[in-house]
Amino acid sequence: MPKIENTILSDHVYEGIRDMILGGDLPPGQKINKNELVERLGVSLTPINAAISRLVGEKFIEQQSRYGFFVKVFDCKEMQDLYAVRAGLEGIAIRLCIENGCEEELQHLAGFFEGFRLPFSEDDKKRYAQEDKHFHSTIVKYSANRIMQDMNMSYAYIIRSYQKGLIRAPEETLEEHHSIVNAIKDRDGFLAQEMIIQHHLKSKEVLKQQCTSED
Amino acid sequence: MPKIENTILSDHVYEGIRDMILGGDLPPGQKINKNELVERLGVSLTPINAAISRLVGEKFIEQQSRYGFFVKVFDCKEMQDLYAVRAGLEGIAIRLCIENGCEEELQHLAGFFEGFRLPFSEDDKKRYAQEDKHFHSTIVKYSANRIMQDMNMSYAYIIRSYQKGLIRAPEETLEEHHSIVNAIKDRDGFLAQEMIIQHHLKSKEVLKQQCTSED
DNA sequence: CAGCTTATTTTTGCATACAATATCAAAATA
DNA sequence: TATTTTGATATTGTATGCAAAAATAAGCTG
Repeated sequence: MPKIENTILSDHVYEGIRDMILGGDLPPGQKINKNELVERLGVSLTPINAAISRLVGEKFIEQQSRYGFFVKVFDCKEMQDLYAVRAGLEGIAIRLCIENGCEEELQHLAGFFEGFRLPFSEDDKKRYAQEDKHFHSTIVKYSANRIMQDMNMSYAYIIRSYQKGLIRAPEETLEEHHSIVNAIKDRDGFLAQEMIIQHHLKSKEVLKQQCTSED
Repeated sequence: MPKIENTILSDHVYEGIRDMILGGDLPPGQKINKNELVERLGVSLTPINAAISRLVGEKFIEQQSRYGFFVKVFDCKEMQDLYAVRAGLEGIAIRLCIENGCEEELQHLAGFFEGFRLPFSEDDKKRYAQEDKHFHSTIVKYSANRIMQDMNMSYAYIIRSYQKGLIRAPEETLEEHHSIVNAIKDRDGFLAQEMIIQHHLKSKEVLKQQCTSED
């Protein structure tokens, strides 16, 4: 009877570095200093290398041969791509959730953005940003689709999406969120999908404008 | 002036192992024997470990702590999930391709499945399976969306989708493929998206039936 | 012989050592 | 002063050694 206590050092190191990235401790573009991690985590290079390689596979870290490892930076084009992916993935997720009739989950989703009404105070804006993030990640969670959830985590694109604050003003997106929630309340999977797709594609369009104006 | 020739051993090893998996040399469920790879590739354990860790991040390989590394097996539920993901991703890909008017790409896509007419000979079936695979991977390629392409490769779900042959008979899917191609010819992004979504969701449904009948 | 215990071999996970390359700073040249 | 050249330091990529755990084989008990 094996497997009494299987605590692998690499796994802890992996989680540690990943949390540093997600927590902003290691910001995008930051070079990974292995020796610093050796001291900070109190382990040798081996488990650190294993963790970093895994994070390269998960697109958290980018390798530049012989130059070092860097926390992945998402440029404007990639941010647009991220929003297209979100549109496709969250769209099909909400559609299937409604079509398969997961009642509890849908009732929870139907309750989002309830207390929000314009105009927003500063505090409202903060709460709204939180609600936004929570709403979209909950959709992926309720998809009960492991592959989708892994993709979500791998790229951590939700986190990245919000790292520079909201793409568009609440004045613009609140109505869209209400449309999505209403479609959910009506149990109209097709409409909910289309609403969420348009929601993300609009954000993608705004990012595109920002891109081209930068160059 | 650095970077004259930056050939990293780990990268070659990574590609080698990945190709072994994709080529069926290392079938799903197979245990990865590191020492065998040491001999076969003529390198030490270090680059092999780096490559394996990266492949764990890319979901090609699964780690079972202290027991070893195994080529990822996709069970029936995960295969269903894969088809939901394909529906969402390829759907938005074709929609954006049409909306953004990439003419050359669309003309290429419009030419798929042209010579195929029922009934099929044995040779037709083989050619059709190839065409199918090629069609769907081309859509992802033409999305010009790096994130989506990476996700595609990471999970190699296209390859997995076909590893047990076609899910459904050509008699059923040829018409669907023609519908998708027709929507592309009409430059109707919304319809093309919906057609491809339904196409994949039907396959997902068939997989679900197979699942429940197995248990 | 079946089932358990013990011994042997293999493999995993980690640490360390070392050579090749890159980075950085000081000295030398124009 | 601006630009090379040179040398010292740090970091990367790889190989190797070693202890703990697991898989496997051999011996023992009933």
